[in-house]
Amino acid sequence: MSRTTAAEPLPKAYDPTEVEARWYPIWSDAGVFHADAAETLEAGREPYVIMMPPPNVTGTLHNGHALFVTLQDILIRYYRMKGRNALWLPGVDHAGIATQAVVERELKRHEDQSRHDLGREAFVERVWYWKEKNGSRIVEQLKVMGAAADWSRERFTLDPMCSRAVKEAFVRLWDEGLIYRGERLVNWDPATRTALSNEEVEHEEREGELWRFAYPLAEGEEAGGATEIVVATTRPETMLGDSAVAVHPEDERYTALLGKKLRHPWFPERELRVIADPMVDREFGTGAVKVTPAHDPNDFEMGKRHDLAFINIFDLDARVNEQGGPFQGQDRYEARERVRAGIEEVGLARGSEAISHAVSISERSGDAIEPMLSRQYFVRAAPLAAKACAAIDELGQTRMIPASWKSTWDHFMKNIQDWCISRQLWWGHRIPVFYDLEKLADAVRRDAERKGASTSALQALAGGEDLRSVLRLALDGLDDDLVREFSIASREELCEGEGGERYLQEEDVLDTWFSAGLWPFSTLGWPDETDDLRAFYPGAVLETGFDILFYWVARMMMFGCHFMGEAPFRDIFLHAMVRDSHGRKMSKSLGNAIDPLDVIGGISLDDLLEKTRTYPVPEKLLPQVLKGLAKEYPEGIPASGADGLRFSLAALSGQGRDVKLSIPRVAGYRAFLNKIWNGTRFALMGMGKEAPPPLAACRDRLSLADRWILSRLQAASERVATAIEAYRFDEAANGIYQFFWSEFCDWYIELVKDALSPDVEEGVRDTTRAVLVHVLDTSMRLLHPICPFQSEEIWQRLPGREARWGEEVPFCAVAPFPEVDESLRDADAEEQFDRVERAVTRLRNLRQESGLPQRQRVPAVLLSASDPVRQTLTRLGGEIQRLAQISELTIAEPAGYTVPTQAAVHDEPDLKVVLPLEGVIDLDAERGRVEKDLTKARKELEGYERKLGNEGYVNKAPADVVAETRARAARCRERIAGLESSLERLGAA
RNA sequence: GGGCGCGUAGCUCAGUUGGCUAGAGCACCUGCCUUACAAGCAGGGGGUCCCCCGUUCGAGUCGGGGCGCGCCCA
Repeated sequence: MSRTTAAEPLPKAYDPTEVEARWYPIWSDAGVFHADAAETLEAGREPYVIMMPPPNVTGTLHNGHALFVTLQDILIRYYRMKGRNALWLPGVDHAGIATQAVVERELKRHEDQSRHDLGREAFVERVWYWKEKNGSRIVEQLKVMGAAADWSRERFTLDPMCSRAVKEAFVRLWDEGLIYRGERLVNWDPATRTALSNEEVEHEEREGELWRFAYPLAEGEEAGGATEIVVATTRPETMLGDSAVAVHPEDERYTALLGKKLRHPWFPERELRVIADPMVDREFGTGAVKVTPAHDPNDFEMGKRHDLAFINIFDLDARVNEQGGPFQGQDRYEARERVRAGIEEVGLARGSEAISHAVSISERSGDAIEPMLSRQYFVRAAPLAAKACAAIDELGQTRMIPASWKSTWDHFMKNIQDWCISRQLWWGHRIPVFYDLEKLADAVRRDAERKGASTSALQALAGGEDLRSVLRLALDGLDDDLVREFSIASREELCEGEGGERYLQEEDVLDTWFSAGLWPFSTLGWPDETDDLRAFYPGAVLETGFDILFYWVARMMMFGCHFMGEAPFRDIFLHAMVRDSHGRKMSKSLGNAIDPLDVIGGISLDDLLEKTRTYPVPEKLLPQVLKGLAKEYPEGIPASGADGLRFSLAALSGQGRDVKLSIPRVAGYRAFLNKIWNGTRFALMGMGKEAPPPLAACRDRLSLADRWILSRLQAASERVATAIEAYRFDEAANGIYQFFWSEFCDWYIELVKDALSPDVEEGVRDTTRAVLVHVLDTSMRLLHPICPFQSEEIWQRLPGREARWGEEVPFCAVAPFPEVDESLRDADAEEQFDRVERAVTRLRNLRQESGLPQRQRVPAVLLSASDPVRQTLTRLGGEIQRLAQISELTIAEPAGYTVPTQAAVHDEPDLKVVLPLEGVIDLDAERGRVEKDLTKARKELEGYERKLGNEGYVNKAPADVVAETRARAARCRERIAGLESSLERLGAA
């Protein structure tokens, strides 16, 4: 049996490795993570559902995953303990471009083949094979983190269940006219040869050159002496596709040139005009801008406004095509240099300057995006976005946390552009549009008629070419409405079976985020009305990083509202980004990416350096990066265990900020877990193996310390629960930290050391044991959502577990989360205990300030005019003596006691702490100490008196605030009087 | 250019609707191997709450301006 029992003694130091490996399979086999729809549908248990953001199938665990796993697991475990029917549905995303790129790279490296060499079918098979082989790695890693997910429901965005939902959604949107095919300027990634959505494009500030050249006026044109117009550009090669030069309509410098024709140095036959457009920035460059409608989003708009020619000058690899005349075949960077040289040769160059400008970069390949005219499938996003916004603003179905993201969200959603969903890839959901070859010819003919000219498609048709070739030409050239006439969106595979000859399916696949957008319900069986769907939609919270707010969250909101008629989750909780200890984004190419598994298991410096060498760090930076690592982690990284990493991430996850993962801090939290272990160890050693009586049986014999710690425990329980429900994970972690370490270990355990000894009266011993076990049992349940492994391990070892919980509660993981027991709150005990704590702390303070050796026991006197205070101090006199190393403790009224000259004294309201130090005390030092205190106290009093002397304050501030200040001032005066009498006693220096 | 956010101890950050002498962890200094824990215990020092102006009896907190930094969008 690998289950632990109370009978085994605890090892001296906590070893997470063994414990963490042991519990996961036990929970999993016992079905702890499994959610049953019937529990909700039949037994009425309220569900609590989180859809796990599916990690990329290509991915390995990184710190972003570590954070989301931690936070979501905390929520799931917490609400499960709270009695909710908790479902955490895990899954993996097929990640179109990323996965295809990985497999293509491997293919190239190992077999020197491209995907085209293999062909579509064989290639896709390869990717599936790769997925089966590597895809489960991240799942294993999530389990190492402790993720309490329902693996029986694990989904993959390409599995049949999700595919079915994708087809259904596509066909519905198509029928509703919300999906269309059209020619637009798209973000073309030449490296991966596919279109990208706006969200997949990053902007990067780069140093570049703003280069000027002139377009001469065409022959016969004249404009008040001007013979040319000078434009400025960072991309000279695009001049091959220029069809105008634009100036601001009110720019007087160019008024004379408006409407004039210009001469293109290589294409004199093209008509190039000077146009006026208010979009032109007069301050930028020369104030005149070249217009390339087919290769720039702004120019595209201008082209439409002014009816300019759209001249596409690139092929799909971003090489200059036949429109580029003499530059045909050159890639864009080569063309840039050649065009520049050419312009210089013909004497049109007009100088240049350095400039910093934004370059659009493909997030997928890192290559510069080329805006290109192309025919793609789009989703009309505006109507969907309106529904998503209404769900938040009008229906209140969903709220956003932190709320500050709402304004960013609104801005995005109100300005949303149509969403390009087709990708020129093979790995993904193939677009379920089928082209009907029987209807093709008719459309081709009507298109030619409409255009009043022969078209290439028509010629191919007339020439008797294969219909498939005609289709290709038709898709490229026909008006969109005519293409739609022979397009069918279908849930069925029309190409299979009888229709095989008649239909051809669209080649492109869908954007990965299309299927991801359906995730909250495609995973539950939609479009069928399954039990799962009825029980588990909508979810409780979508927890993810703000970096995919628009990629993913927005899409789920749009699709959820549209297809399900209800937003897919009640809360959107956006966590911070994990960064390194310096606040830099963790990235392999920066060499600062720390693998969470190396934090959990630890890693030596050598291994860490070795691993970093395999990262794509630029050659030049590598030595510096390695040196930095050696400096930051001279001893490598100590093993934190999954619990240690989880606790750290929770504690560091303040809202709306970066999570700076600093290894020394992780070590600090790891120390806390060791503290928990040792606190428990002490308690278990002291109490024996027998089950203590239940707390309820000891209620009338609780000591002050017992009452105090039980009261504090209620405060901690409330604090932790409130924090988790408000997504304040840092607050939850701190709540436990403070309670267990500063209250339970530092005070309670120290106080009860005597009460556990065998010679103590049995009733007292039993009561103490009952309280200890109750506190440990409760704190482990408080800790469980954050540190599931260690809490389970300790909880299982507590004596009397079966008697307390019975067989229905075999795990801490399914035990109820602690509810606050109001009857255990005890303000009186807290107040009394506060005095004891103060007395001990003051005594210790006086001892050390007076230079007494740590272990030397000395007599002490505690004076108070208050009867209850003296009673409390007397009751705990033995404990005070032990904690403050006092040989003989006298508790008396101040009136009857004369403080000896040679004594250290501390004064505070209703407590005077006296340490007689004849022969030991350094009178000068003591005087110095008292004087320092006196100065401080006088300054404080001054503050109060200034306030109270202010009429406005006394009249306008709330009465209780004023009264409080008066009381403080009075106490302060008392203290000053005490200090002054001390000084007097010690004699002037 | 537009938007959002941040600036509190050496470091990382808490700080509710304005109202205890502004807190915590780490780091630092001093003393302790006190029988659970040296991954520990006890004690201590450390702040112009970025700057200026305003509102208020009262501002770390609210408003305006400035400086510095970060992110998103164009």
